[in-house]
Amino acid sequence: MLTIYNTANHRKEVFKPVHEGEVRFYGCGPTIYNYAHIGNMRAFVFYDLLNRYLRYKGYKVTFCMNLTDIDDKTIRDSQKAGKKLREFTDFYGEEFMKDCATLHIQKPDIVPRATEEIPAMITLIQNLLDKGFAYKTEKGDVYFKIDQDPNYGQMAGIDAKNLRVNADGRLAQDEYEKENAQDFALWKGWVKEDGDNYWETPWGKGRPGWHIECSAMSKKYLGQPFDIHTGGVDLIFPHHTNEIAQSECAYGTKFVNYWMHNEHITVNGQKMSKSLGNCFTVNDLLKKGYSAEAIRYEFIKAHYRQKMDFQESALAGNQSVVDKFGNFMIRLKNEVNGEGWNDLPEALDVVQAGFEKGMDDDLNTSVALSELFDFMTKVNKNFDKLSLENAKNIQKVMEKFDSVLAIFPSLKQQSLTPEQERLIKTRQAARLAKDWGTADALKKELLDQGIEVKDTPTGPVWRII
RNA sequence: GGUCGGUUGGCAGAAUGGCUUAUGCAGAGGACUGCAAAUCCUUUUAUACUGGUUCGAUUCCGGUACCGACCUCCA
Repeated sequence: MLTIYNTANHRKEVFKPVHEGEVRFYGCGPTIYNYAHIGNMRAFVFYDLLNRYLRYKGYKVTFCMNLTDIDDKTIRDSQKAGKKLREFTDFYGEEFMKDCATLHIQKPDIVPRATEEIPAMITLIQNLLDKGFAYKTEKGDVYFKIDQDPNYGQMAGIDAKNLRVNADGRLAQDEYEKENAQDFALWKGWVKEDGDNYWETPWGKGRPGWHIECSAMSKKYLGQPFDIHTGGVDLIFPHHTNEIAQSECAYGTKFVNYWMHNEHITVNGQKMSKSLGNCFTVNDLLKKGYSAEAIRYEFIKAHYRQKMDFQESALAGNQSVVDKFGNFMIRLKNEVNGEGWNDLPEALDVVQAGFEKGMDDDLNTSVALSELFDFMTKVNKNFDKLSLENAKNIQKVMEKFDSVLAIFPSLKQQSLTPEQERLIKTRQAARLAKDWGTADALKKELLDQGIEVKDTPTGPVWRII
């Protein structure tokens, strides 16, 4: 039974989907104006883990994640780059998808782009205007009137009356054409800095505000209410707070049943920032020689709601773990020749139950992983007993776990040329003759061809590395 | 100023009113081994401090210290 920590209620709840056997979930995607850094990627690995585990559980999942391709930053930086907005965001959108693929993040079922969903946003805004939850200004902006919404800020624990206006001093003075400083923009009227980035609407030309896109797209693709909405903790307020306000006021029904938020990471003990130069991208880390699996494992090994410090030094240790999984899987393929291990069925039951118990508890990957380690130790202890059928069953269950975790290194095609087979036989003959010089020379020769040979009591085994 | 979270060994990180405070990494020692690799075994004063409740608290309640998040850019 899957339980989920629901930010809306601040407690774990048993998950019950709107439609039996189906899950519809929405994750706030990136703004594609630059390369994604590892802090962004933690969120997307978290979404992916959820997506994969829901499928593991047998749900028919519809996962929708947006790409924000219109906002202040995309407009500003595309102009700086001397490019059309679309060309500019296409590039970073593709880079983002590449990073996701590298980290074994499965593509969401639906990946809408804000600029292609303007009609849905116009409908939603018009609805709010008609119902008196929004108002236009002379500049052509449309704002949401938060004092019309008695539930505003509930999830974030924010009382609208006590909002500290301009807490960080970040609001520009000229933004105060609103009736109330806390009202937020649904639509921004065209200004000349926007260039040709505008759309025509019944209330004038302009572009969408930040929050409206997620409300409009999730309604369009998932309906309302839908099951799960994910995002980083920073989005609880204002972004998700405003999404709730817009959607619930517009349609008079609940917006989302379960809100899940991942915590942020720091890097080597410090908050990520451009000035510190610690906004690593996936590519930066790959260039340093860390594997994609080691990077993904860094995100998987800790709970998604736990703040974590991303330490580069940890990646080497992660590689050991990933290799441990790899060794385990390849030995099952190459080294099994026993009579059969009678306790395997029980061990399989234990590990399966343990894995699911951990994952069912709000995606507690630490517990799930510890069950896998215990299981592997048990199997390794009895390795010489394993039959081919035993090995198949173990591989099957491990691959099932990895369909969720996606941290096992991919196995290379394991096959030898006749010449390589001959070399291994020659080497073994040399070993039996205690001709260590020849044996070691042949071992090196094979290794240069990417073949690692190990000697076991029952003879040599090899693998392509 | 308001709201919320955290503090577990060398590091990462679970869990729990008692029975082993998991698991992994790193280090040390050992087994196996021609060497290597893999694997197995053993191992290091870990629950911030403090008061309370309790037969018993790392866990529940209070206080203190420190760290952090959010309060209209943000994964």
